[in-house]
Formats: sequence, C-alpha cells, structure tokens
Amino acid sequence: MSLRYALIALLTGRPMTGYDISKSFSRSVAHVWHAPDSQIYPELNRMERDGLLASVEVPWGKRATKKEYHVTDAGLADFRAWMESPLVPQRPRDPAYLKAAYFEFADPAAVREQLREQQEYWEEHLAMLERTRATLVDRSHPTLAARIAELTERDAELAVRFKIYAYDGLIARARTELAWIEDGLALVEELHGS
Amino acid sequence: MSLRYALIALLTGRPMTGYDISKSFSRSVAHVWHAPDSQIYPELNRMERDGLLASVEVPWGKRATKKEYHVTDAGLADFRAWMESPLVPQRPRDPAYLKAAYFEFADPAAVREQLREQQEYWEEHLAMLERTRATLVDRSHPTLAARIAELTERDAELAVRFKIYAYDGLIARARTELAWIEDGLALVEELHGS
DNA sequence: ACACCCATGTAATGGGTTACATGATTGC
DNA sequence: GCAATCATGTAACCCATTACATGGGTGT
Repeated sequence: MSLRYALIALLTGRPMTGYDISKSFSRSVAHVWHAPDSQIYPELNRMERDGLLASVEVPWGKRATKKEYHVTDAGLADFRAWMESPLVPQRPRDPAYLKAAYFEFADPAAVREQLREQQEYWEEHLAMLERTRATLVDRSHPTLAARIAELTERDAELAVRFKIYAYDGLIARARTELAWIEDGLALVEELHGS
Repeated sequence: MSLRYALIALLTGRPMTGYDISKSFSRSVAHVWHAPDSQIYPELNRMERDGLLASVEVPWGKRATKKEYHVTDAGLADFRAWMESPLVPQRPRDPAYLKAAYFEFADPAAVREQLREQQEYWEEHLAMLERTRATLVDRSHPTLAARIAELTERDAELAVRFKIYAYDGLIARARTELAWIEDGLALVEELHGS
C-alpha cells in the first residue's frame, strides 16, 4: 500500500511521467521505498482509476505523446490521511540477522567473505546517502529543488529539514550496520583464529 | 525463501511439531524472521515433500497423533549451502522513513503522536531483546538450551556466541531507531514550537 | 544506419497477510 | 462440563520479483 504514497509524495513536488518517476525514484524515494518499473506503471494506472492521480497527454516528438501525472485533491487528501494514520511496526524479516544467528553452520572462510561483501555494500551505500544528504543541505538535489521552487521560504525550510532528517536516520542505520559487521569480523577472528 | 531456512535453523536444535515451531518462533527466530501459523504449516508440508524434512507420527492423547519434523541430511546440506551463499542486500522499504521524509504534509500534533508511539514500541522491543539476550548469556533460553545439550562445550560456545552476536545487532538497531525518534521529536519542537 | 535513451507496459510466479475453520486433549 | 491450550490447516487477496516485450525519438 505504501507504494501509492511513495508515488504521491514524489508527484507533490511536480507533475511527472511514469518514466520521470521511475528515474527520480532511484535518486530519491527509492532510498526509503524501492520499486521497479514493472510495479510503477500499473500502479499509476490504478491510482488514476481510483481518482488519486489525473494525467494529461503531452506531445513527445512529432507524433508520439506521453502521460504526465499530477496529484488530485482527493489524492492529496488521501496522502495526508495516510501521513497521520498510525504507523504499524514492521515485522522483522532480515536474512542477514537470520544467517548471523547460525554462523556456526557455515565455513568460517565463507562467513568472513560474506561479512566483507556486506561491509563493502554498506560502505558504498553510506557514501551515497552522505552525498545525497549534502545535495539536500545545499538544496541542489534536483527533485527537491523543483519541489521547493514553488514554496515560501518557511515551507521550503520544513520540506528540506524533514528530508535531511530522513537521511540522517538512514545514515545512522548504515553506520550501525557497519559497526555490527566489524564486530562480526572480530568475532570470527576470535572464535576461529586467523 | 528464507522462511525455509528459518525453519531448518530452528529444527536443527531439536525435532518439533508444527505447533512447537509456531510457539518457539515467537520467542526466538521470529525476532529475525517473523511468520504466522498459516505460513508455517503449509511450508513444512512443502519442505517434507521436497525432502528437506522428514516427520514421524507421535501419539498425542489416546487416539490422536501429531507430526514431529526433523531435518534430513539433504535439508542440512541445503541449509549449509544457503548459509554460505552470498547475501543479497535488501531493498529499502520502510514506511517510517517514507513518512518522516514528508512530515511537512502532516499535522505537527499527529507527527508528535506517531513519534511517541514509535518510541514506546521500540522501547518495549529493546527491553524484550535485552531480556532475551540475557537468557542466551546464561544459557537459560529454552530453545538454545535444548540445542546445546547435545553439543561439546566448544560447539556450544560457538552456537551461543553467534546467537548473542545476532541479538547485539538487533539491540544496536533498536537503539539507533530510538535515537532517531528522539531527534525527530526535537526537530518537530524546533520547527513547530511547543 | 545504429546505438542509446525515452516511454510503457504484460505475464508468470512466489511470498506474505488476514480471516476463517475445525477438532482433540488436558486440567479444573 | 467448560475453558484453555494443542494441533493443523484453507482461501482469498495483495504485493513484489523476474523476465520478457515493444516501439518511437535523438544524436552521430
């Protein structure tokens, strides 16, 4: 259900085509809610059918057109209602922790290997989050820049600060994962020697 | 796919019925991989069909019987193979972060309310994790105790240490969430006043 | 002419959630 | 006798993943 709201959230910034959305996604909302094209296009259609979005055909090249979606009043109302509805805690479901709890079943070398891969992934992910955060702070992030262009300085301040806040959470989480992975490497060293 | 491995992991400790599993789940593996009964029973059947588990009928009361599952050699081999296979990073999909990034669309009072609810949830969750961790350290955790009863002290040590390691990760994560939530409350205070 | 991007999906499958359904046993 | 617990699921639905499919536009 959250995909809907991720899409509305993105479209409140500016009207976009499905293609724009699938591209912006990877650079903004996807950091909190990933979705592939094959899920985005059908969902946009359903949302239009449900009256949350409306679209206008805009020309593309000489003969072709593309559909530009914008959020309707009903869509915005729905989004606000969701924003204010209580948040149901997510069920834990994380293969990394499941594996870690049973590392004694794996070869120590394989464990080390996996931990290093995880470390590499989280380091890159963290770097990406920090780069993105910087573009929020200086307001150069394209999706954010388009969003705040229409807003008063007061409203822009709110929009920017909350986005930075979300990234701060993601960054803290990435650092926590990295610290845990390092502890894992130390633990394997202690238990199985070098 | 990980549900399979969560089930095998649990059954390597001792043979169990579906009912035992669904109960143990809530006190152990469910902290890393939640699953409801309605998913567990059919999955056990499929796993038996696939040769990963085998079952024996044990009497229950005068006339009834129950099925006790144990892991087959093929099941254990499959589990080890999974344990050593590379871990694919999870796609981010967290409604809490999605909402936080767009808090400017919600009423400040509603935001505060949600943050407080989240805070309460995570505090309870953290306390539960810490209690569970303590029962791993003193080896009084029933699922763990049954598991290590058959093992040499060396193997028991490995099993215990890795389980503690997994819980340390969960605890660190819970603390990180709590710190982020507190920052959120402070931010709302700053931006919207008291 | 060709590569690469823009644009928009469908189909099959799998996994998870929610609600419902049923009956036996044990302990008081 | 009755409640709580033990035991085992089915059905409908939704959401997500993976693989595939297709065609126009732009720049060299």
